[in-house]
Amino acid sequence: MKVATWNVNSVRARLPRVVEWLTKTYPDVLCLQETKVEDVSFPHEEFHNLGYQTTIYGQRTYNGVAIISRTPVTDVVRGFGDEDPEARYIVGTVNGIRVASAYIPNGKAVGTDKFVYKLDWLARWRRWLSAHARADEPLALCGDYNIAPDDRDVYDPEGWKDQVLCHPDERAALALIKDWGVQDVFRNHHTEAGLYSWWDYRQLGFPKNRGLRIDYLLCTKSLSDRCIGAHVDREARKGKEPSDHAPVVAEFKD
DNA sequence: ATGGTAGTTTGACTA
Repeated sequence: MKVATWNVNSVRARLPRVVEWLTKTYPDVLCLQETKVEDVSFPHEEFHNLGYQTTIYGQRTYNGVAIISRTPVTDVVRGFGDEDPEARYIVGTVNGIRVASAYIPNGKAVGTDKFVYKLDWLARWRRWLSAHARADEPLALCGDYNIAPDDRDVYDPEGWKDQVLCHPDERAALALIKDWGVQDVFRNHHTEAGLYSWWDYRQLGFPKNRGLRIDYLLCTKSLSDRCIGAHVDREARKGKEPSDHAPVVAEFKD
């Protein structure tokens, strides 16, 4: 079973590239972030034509998440059941695995209200996991975390030190999520520095490989033990009109 | 020094 996560930065703007990538890669599940479209305008048909089902939680202009899957998704939950209006979290069961597509807030800059919202969002997620998920079942938390877990995941650790995406408070909040019972399956297969999933559009970020690894899959032990490989598909970041993120793919034994 | 590129939307905000 192949599970992928990709922040596409608008599913409508990226549709030709997403269709091409699905045709080439043929994952069982693709979690999308930043779809940036209301549910009534989601391009369902283009996915259905490829044999995929669409399970979505969208909003206009900002945010929006989706689970694209070859088989039906059941027991779908959208958001944390609180008053937060931002569409950043959807979870459902696919092929016996609980799969979440999460778009963690960016946080803008340390010390801003958006950074406070980011830390609060992570705390609410941690509480949601305690109340509504089980660490002893197969679960994959897929998404754009907007957190580089450690300095191996950063092209210029000194320059990024204590900045948003790398701040110790964010990394501590991520560690609390992991402590609940999930692990970064990419790191189980690759320990070296310099492997990134996002590159800024500006100032030749991708050609210069000035990137961060902020997209990943955190999996419970029973699922991590089935993971036989994980990689970032850098090819999908190349060429004309790419997303600023590359897809991350993990493969699991049945 | 708060730049730069992209998407949505058509001015300003988010990333």
